[in-house]
Amino acid sequence: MKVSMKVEYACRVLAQLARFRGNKQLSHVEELAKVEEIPANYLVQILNELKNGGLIISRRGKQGGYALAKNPDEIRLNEVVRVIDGDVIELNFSGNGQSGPRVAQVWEEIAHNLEAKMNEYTLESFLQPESETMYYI
Amino acid sequence: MKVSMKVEYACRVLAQLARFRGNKQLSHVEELAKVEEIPANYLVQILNELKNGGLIISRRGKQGGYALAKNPDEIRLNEVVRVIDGDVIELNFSGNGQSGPRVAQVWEEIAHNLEAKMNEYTLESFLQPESETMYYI
DNA sequence: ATTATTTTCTATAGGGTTAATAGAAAAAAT
DNA sequence: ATTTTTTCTATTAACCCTATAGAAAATAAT
Repeated sequence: MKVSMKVEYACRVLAQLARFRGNKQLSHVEELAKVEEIPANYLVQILNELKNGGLIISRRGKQGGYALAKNPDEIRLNEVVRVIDGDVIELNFSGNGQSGPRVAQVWEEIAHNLEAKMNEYTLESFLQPESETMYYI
Repeated sequence: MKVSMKVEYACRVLAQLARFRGNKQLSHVEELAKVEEIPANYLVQILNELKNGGLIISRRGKQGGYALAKNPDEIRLNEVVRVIDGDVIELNFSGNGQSGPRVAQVWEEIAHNLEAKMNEYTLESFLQPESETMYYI
């Protein structure tokens, strides 16, 4: 049960874009890759997914680049994971066997709890220096 | 971020052993495999890991088989996952890049929360018909 | 228009993990 | 001794993750 590199990279680059929020200049892949120490070629793919997921916007050509699509406090962690990984927690549980159904049910509850927890964090959580607790609406 | 088949199988077979708790007869791989619809050859490996992890006991030869090492309410879900998967939630986060450290910190909090949640469930949770909430000490 | 810049799209490859299969060896009871 | 059952270990096939690469498309500036 592990969190992928891709998710980490996505969080880091989004944190970086959050810092540049409000800036007129768009951020470029190369700079982002350098400051966050992410392979540029790989980052390109991630940025694309983030864009298709509606979390960031982009512009091509000269003066092109990337920026957040919303304010940092409007992008929640579960959205990020869903856009990158498809599902926050993926249970392939068949529900087979005598204990299958109930076991699956328990795990659904756990997954639900995790999703709720990740919903409490936003990109702003990545900018705060220490562990200032987040509360959602 | 997905939960492996192996963990599902482990939960199912442990649930089954929980049903047989108190029985003098030990449970055999073949029976367990059949009633829980798990490939027997694979289940053998899982039972071995559960045994090495101290969750179940075993005896060889005729009259041999498997049984829980403790009462169902003494085996918590996070133990199960730890025995099978090594770590409840595995963050390979490097902490690299400008945002690396803080991003890692946030994810540690999430992982911690998940672990706490899984600590609330025991094998008994798999036997209860509906969602009776569990509380630990 | 032409050129430089930057995103976009798609293919591919290596490595590692997962799920499963198989079979021989060891232990215990009858 | 024989049967039963766990134990140990090796191997394989398929899949996914991470990363690399390069051509195509769009945009701005000259």
